[in-house]
Amino acid sequence: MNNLIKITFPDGKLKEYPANVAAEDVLKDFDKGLLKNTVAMQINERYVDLSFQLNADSRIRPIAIDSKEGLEIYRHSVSHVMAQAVKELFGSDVKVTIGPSIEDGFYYDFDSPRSFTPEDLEKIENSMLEIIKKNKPFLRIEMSRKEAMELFGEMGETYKQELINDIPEDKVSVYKQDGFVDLCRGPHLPSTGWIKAFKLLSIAGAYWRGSEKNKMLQRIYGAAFPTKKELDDYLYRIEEAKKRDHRKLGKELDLFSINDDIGSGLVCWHPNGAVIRSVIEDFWKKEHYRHGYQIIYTPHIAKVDLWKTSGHWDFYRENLYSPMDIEGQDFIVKPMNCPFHIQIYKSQLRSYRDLPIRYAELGTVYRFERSGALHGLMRVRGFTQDDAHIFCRPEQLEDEISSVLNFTLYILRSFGFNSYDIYLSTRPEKFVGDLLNWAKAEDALKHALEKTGLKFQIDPGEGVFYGPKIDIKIRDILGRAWQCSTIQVDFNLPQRFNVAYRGEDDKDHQPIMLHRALMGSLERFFGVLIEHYAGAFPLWLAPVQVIVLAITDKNNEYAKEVYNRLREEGIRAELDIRNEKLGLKIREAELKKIPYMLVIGSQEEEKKEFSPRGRSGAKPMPFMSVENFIETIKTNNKPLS
RNA sequence: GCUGGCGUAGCUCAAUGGUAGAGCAGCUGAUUUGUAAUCAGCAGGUUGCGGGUUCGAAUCCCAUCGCCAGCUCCA
Repeated sequence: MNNLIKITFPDGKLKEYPANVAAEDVLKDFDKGLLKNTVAMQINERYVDLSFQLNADSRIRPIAIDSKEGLEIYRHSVSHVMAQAVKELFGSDVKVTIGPSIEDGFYYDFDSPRSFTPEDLEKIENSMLEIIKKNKPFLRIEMSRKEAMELFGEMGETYKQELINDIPEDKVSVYKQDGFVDLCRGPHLPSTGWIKAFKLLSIAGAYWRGSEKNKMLQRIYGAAFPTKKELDDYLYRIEEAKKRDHRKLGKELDLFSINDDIGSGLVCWHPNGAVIRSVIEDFWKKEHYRHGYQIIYTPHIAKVDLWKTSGHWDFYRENLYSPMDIEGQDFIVKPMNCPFHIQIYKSQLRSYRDLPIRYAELGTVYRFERSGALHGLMRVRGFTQDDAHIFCRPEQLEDEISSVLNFTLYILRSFGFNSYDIYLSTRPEKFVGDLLNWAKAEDALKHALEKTGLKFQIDPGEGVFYGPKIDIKIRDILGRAWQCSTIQVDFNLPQRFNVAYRGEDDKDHQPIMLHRALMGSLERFFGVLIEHYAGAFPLWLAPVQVIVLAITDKNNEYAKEVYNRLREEGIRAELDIRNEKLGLKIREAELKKIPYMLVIGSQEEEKKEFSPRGRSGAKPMPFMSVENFIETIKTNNKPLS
């Protein structure tokens, strides 16, 4: 290490210190007033990093602690403090690896012979609080790779040595606080005292460098915010979010189940869930006919050879269920619908005049997912895709993509989804098809996205080997993003199945094929819907739309009359004439999240009018007749866009 | 699949080596009720499944299945 280090202060003053300077000595020369609400920025020279670090032109750029950049620095600094606490508590046989900031917090991965326990988290937290109390500065020290190698070698930090190996520059930076040294690019907070609110949340396994071929490390997750209030708000949000978990609500509202005796990842839709599904399917069918699709049905199993032709047998064998022998021939349950749609296309000679051809199917597919990947309705082994394949001529591609995209957004909005993450994935390293077509297809996808005016990200190289795609992800209540809609261009299958159309020139040409799913899988979409509405579905989706509650059995007859009238009009009504108190009936209807309750007592029976009670939170409605109420329901009983 | 945690009545949860218990739901009866829980009684369990240790196991150990969190994967 060098003998002298330079520290630059926010006001531009530069001061030299011995390399082993005590933190307190630096702090004495340091005007804290200047640092209020600001944190450090990247440095590229040999300076110790306090609150500010210099950029190339040696000018200071203040960053607010609550900005995105500031929060990253803040959370990353908390992770260093945690690493220090863990090293101090659990000794030198714990090796540190990496500890980045993440949304709402941070994590740090350790290689430790002993498994951390929830009790350890408490100990670590307490230890961190002490480090924070000491308010030690984070010091940036730059050194050569060789020096760093030696330094971390002495400490036995082999993972850090591995990281240093991968750094191309000659110089590396390390950060030091309170005797704890870590290889780090920075930047960091001025000192540990800046940390005001954090909480360690959980311990989980994570592979070194994200590869399952590597050793599994122990990851500690934590949340960190600049103020205690923000942290408390966050923890409260998490608790509230858990209440709308679709697995919990699915049981409470009797929507679906996944049963051990049937098998993991296989969903049974109970009557309440099935109502919602059938409303969705009816809507889906109607809209597809309206948008120029033809609806088809295809089998659930097919000969293995079909999947050999399609390439799935070779590429995705691990995700396919084992073949079954039928009269000496191997069949498998279908993982996709595409080959069937292609066979229907190929059942006739197609003219360029026939294109585009759009086949849609609610196709149930089965894919083997590793047990650890399963998650309620979000990740299952058997699911129904709202699938469609569009065969078109190259010059039709852009229009088709554009209309599919608009169709997708229309459908999502109908269900009340107005914010999602959109990705455009482009050509990967390994691909089929020619470069020109890829470029055209990528452009077509991009233009379609630009026309919508929505924000999207480009994921370079993340396309599938057979073509570029647009993915739309919806976030669940705990912030996990789930891919629902997808629009994919496919250059592979038309070639493998020798799909063609007869052109104007009387020669065969290969059509471009588009795969698309608007909701993705009905199961996943349902899961996201449950969480989105916390089980309080909009009227058009609610399993039970109206419940008629009789106050005493004197009112039963009239209540039945009202109920029958509603059923006649196709309204999903229920009747509660149990010998129970009104309060109980209302409570139970509320728990079932039924949109409307009609309380029928002598008063209502006499006037033939009632005041419908909405779900909690809804404003009370004026007195009205049955016919007026039916009218109101019918007006509101429709998709949201 | 991997790391860790968990598995007790239909549901939510008690019981930490010494006779498995509560609330809700269910059933029976009483109650005729006005906007989020009427009262009483009854019934409900080879403690996920299989081994082992022990005089004795829900509890400790092994194996297995499942669930949860994260990682990996997700055409």
